Amino acid sequence: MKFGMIEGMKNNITSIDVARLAQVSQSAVSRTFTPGASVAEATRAKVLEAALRLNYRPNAHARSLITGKSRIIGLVLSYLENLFYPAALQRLSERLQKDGYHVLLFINQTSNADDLVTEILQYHVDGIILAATTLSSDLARNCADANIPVVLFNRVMGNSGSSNLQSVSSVRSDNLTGGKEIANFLVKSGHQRIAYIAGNEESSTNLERERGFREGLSENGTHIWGRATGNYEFAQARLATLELFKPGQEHPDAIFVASDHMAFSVMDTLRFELGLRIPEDVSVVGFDNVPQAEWGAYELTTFNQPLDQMVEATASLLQERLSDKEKSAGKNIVISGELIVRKSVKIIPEKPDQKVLAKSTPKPKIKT
Amino acid sequence: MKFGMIEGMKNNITSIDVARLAQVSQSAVSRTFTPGASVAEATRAKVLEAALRLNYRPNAHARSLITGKSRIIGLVLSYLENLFYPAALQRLSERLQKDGYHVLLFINQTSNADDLVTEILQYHVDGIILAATTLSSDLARNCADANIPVVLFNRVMGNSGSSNLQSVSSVRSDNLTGGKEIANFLVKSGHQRIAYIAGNEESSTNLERERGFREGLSENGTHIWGRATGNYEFAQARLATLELFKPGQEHPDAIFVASDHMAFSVMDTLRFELGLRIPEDVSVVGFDNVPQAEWGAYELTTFNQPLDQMVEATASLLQERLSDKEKSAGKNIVISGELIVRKSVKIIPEKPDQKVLAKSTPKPKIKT
DNA sequence: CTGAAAGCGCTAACAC
DNA sequence: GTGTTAGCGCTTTCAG
Repeated sequence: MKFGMIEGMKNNITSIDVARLAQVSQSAVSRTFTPGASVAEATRAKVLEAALRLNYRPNAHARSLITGKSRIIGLVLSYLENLFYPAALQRLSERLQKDGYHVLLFINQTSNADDLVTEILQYHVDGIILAATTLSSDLARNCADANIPVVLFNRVMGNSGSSNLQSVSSVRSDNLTGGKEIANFLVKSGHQRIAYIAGNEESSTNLERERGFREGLSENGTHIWGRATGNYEFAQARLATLELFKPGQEHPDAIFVASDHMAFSVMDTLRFELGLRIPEDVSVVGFDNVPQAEWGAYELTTFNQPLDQMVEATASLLQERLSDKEKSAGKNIVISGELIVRKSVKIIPEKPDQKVLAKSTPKPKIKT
Repeated sequence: MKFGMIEGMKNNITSIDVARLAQVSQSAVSRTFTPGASVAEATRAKVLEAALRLNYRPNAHARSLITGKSRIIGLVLSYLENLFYPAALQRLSERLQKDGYHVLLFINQTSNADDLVTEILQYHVDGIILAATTLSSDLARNCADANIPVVLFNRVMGNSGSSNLQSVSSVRSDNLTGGKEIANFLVKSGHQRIAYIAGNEESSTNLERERGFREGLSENGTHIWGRATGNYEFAQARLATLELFKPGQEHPDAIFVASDHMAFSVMDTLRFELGLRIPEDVSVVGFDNVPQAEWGAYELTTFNQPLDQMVEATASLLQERLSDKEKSAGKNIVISGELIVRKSVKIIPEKPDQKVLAKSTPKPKIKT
């Protein structure tokens, strides 16, 4: 028990207590705790000492009430099983903390968008990061209507209504180019029957990746040989695989799976249920480059989404919007990623001019 | 743009605006939005309609200022790469949301405990969940000193100082029994050289699991054959494995790894760097039963931590502490788990009385 | 059941 | 550089 404290007593020290002890005005206390305010060094020292003695900390709610800023960012996610999101969450949280913001977390599996908006708005968050791939765009619209800066992380708006979208920005990686490069890589490495396992059909990530993939195949004079939907879920990706590999039929010799998380499920199903070898019998490519993709059990070729850059862009965008309210609205930032070649794709030399193959497979090593 | 709203205008509707439109007093508005307050149905309806028209939502900060309750729970995590934590986070968040609480997230990789306390306390959170295995107990102590209920999730306090620990409770699974059952299982299934790869040496989870493991081996007349530290990290678990399997030496025929997350690294290292088969050459057992443990590539035998029960216990404990402040302090809840047998352990029949083996290996199937 | 008045803890003008 | 004053949006006595 701390010196001078009575057990069980709530520690409700206010700035007025500190002011009294330090023999200064309440404003002096406030100024000491406001970065950039003008206080004499002597006063500041007195206040700080008194504050320390009393174990005082400014009340964030009172502060937010008067300043109109809560220093809280609402972060909305839909699920965390795909490791891409925990990784993003961790980095975002750390990055925002550095700017003096804190994260109020909303995980939106079940509750509907309207309730969510109500809850978020009660806390008068300074901004919102929407990183839920599959969540309706209404949410973003509603928040935008309340004139709170919204950044869509790893997605873009669906069909825009008649809403005020000035305050909605987005950060994503270059899904289109990603899909295209993967198509190119699979064709150039000699594959003939190339399939696609889709994520959530309405999500912008899936739409963009698939479009890029189709365009890439098309540019190479070919097209998607088979297609199934995994809806970004592990269990559904297994079913999609079984659908593409019905017994007694010819099967794909390569699959592009719309996310790494689904790709792991696909690989397990191919190997342990269907008895196929990767990459000898089938090549598999994912998207995201989550940490597991590098693991020895998978060695998954995938398209890297540069998480750090995406997080940095998100934080900067938010910061920008929070300082000068007028400008910089509605920016859409696209970060370019790159193909990471690992062992899950078979390279079948065919023609002499294989540019893509110049990027040799990097030595597979476990992260140290 | 909403009817009647001017673009770019901040939507700062207060209870007084609603009162005016509904032709009632401000108190009536407040009562309408306070569950259990006494309002006539007619008044209530008028208020609700006005609120809807104006798009009004009570300001949580103003409310918290006067009630002394923020309806925010501070949740402290250290890292999210181990899928156990994302899973816990998701469930905790959903469970607390159901009770009307929201989660302010603190991910504490870098910042020190003192800063963290300062930050948490500014928001006057109603309670704190500390789910950071490796974080110093000082943090819990400091929060307890501020008389905020603290629940340790999946850990217990280190050596207790002279502090007020009335308000610290804990929820964990039965690590001791878990370690013991694993020891028993490995011995009974015929293993001779049983090694242990430790998590963070100071963490209570590691301490308890190792103690249970040692006791279990001891009861079977044997002991740990080899030991290395993985510190709950993927990369370090690989190094620990290499240490236990130095070339030209006899190596373990079974390893108990203190967490699933490390176990995956161990399995990859054994298979793809050392060319060993699992379970033919080495058996591996983990702890946690994260979703990946079931995946075809690993089929990891592990001890299940019943996440749902742990989350439920945590939420109840918090709820209890928040209603009657005096009682129910300092409870330590232990949830019992169970061994999940999969394919990563070799069963070597030896003696006739093998009770443990009665639990036959469940048919490995992919989650549907 | 309802309204008037007071005040939660803080910062922002404004004078000095 | 400092103190005084007013008020952020809400809930809560206390009368009626």
